[in-house]
Amino acid sequence: MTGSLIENDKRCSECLARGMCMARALIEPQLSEWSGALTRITVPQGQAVIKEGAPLDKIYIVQMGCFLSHTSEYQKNSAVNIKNAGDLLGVGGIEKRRYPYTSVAAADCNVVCAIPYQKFLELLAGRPRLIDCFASVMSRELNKQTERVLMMKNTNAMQKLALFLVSTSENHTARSMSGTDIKLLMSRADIGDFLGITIETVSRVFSQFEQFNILRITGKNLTILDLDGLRRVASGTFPVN
Amino acid sequence: MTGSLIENDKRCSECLARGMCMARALIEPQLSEWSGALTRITVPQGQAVIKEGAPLDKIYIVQMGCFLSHTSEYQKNSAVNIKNAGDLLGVGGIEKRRYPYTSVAAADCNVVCAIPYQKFLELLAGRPRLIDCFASVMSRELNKQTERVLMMKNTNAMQKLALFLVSTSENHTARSMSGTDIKLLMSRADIGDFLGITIETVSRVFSQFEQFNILRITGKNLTILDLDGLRRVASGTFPVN
DNA sequence: CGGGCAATTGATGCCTATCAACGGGTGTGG
DNA sequence: CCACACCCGTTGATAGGCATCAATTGCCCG
Repeated sequence: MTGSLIENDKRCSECLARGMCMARALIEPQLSEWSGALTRITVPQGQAVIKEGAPLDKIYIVQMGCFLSHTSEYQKNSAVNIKNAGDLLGVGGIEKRRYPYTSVAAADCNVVCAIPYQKFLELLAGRPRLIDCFASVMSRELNKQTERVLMMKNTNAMQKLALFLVSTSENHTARSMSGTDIKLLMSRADIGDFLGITIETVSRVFSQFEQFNILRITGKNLTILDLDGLRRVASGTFPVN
Repeated sequence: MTGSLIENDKRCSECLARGMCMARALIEPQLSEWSGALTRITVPQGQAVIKEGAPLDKIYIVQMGCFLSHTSEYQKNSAVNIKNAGDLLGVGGIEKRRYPYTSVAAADCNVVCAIPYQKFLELLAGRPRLIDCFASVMSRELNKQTERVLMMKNTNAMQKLALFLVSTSENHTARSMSGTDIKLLMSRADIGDFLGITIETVSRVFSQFEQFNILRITGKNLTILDLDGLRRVASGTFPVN
């Protein structure tokens, strides 16, 4: 982590992401102890928090914003994940003690809580509820990836994009933002990469959504006109049923 | 877990899967304590260990054999995972306290070590090295799924099958079995399901591999004649380069 | 021996990648 | 202030890979 990142010192007890963070397991005085072990870091848009191949050093918890993970495997620059508040960054590196991908800040304002992995283990020890919460967050990550595997196998391009938009909308809603007026943080290339389709296809499907009056699009700003229709597309039951 | 499953009482200290199991972190006397908390269960081929939708009760560690996980999501019966010795079964259920998929024993002889999740947490709590190992195994699962997402996006049918066969071969080798004479535990349908292609395509590609003298196939028994060629196919550099 | 499922092989069509051209916005330099 | 370049996004034409449908063969088990 370079010096250009900005530290701040908000405490866990007043954190907006508490409900989604693994530290929700803790109450005082343990919460303060935990809070004191963290370094809160504001990451400018476009900057990497962890880098593919670097030795595992710290684990990061996303407090605010959005991070996109990429790997150089398979020759291409492949998007592997999207991380939002409460998600863990860097845990993929525990297996081989090296981060397997690069994670870059994508939103206007991005904050992570950093903790050295060794310290992390120490704090977990003796706190079964925290271990449970950690396991739960890891389980969530695992299920998220499994979900993506299933999506890749079983959906066509239109369903993929519908699923992506529904998921984005729900993410926004869960964080008290508008679920219908959305500013995309990702380029068409990022989206296509994430979903395993080309930018041309992304563009074409977006156009079709506009024709169906499901979406209104102006560059990266989009308005969902028919969330329910989008859900039907996602489930493969559009337009009938 | 039904009564038709057979229990045995081998101890961890003499387990063949030690090197791949999270309990490798432990030494005596903690190992015995851990070992005592486990129930070892022999699962007959075809029988389920965990069932989709059932409440999270126990976590299982695969000691021997092979397990295939399926989910009913996306209308189809979708293969989501293959578990071998050292892998954890049921951890996907920690997030929502319900197993998200069904895991069925696939090999001739399958053994799992069962531990109630609450007991599991208690045992972890006092042992930072065990927590580390647990995190490491979870990280491995996560990376395995991420790897699959990348594969789904970036490879064609032939590469998928080559990757599958190379991976199967390496799994066998790592467990002191022949890496070239392999008896498949999965049907063409299972394989196709796992890789996201149809059984017809699986069959066709297998035939091509035979024509290339890369494979010899007799039903579920196959012999890898050219593992290196298979690797080249997997990496997309066949036949040239 | 026959029923039924698994696997193979063939014919066809669709989805989406690929290649290509174009429009619009932004930034830079003259 | 305008011209130009460049990148991003859109739209069109084409081709190829794989799914789908269909028919046949092989195999296991009663």
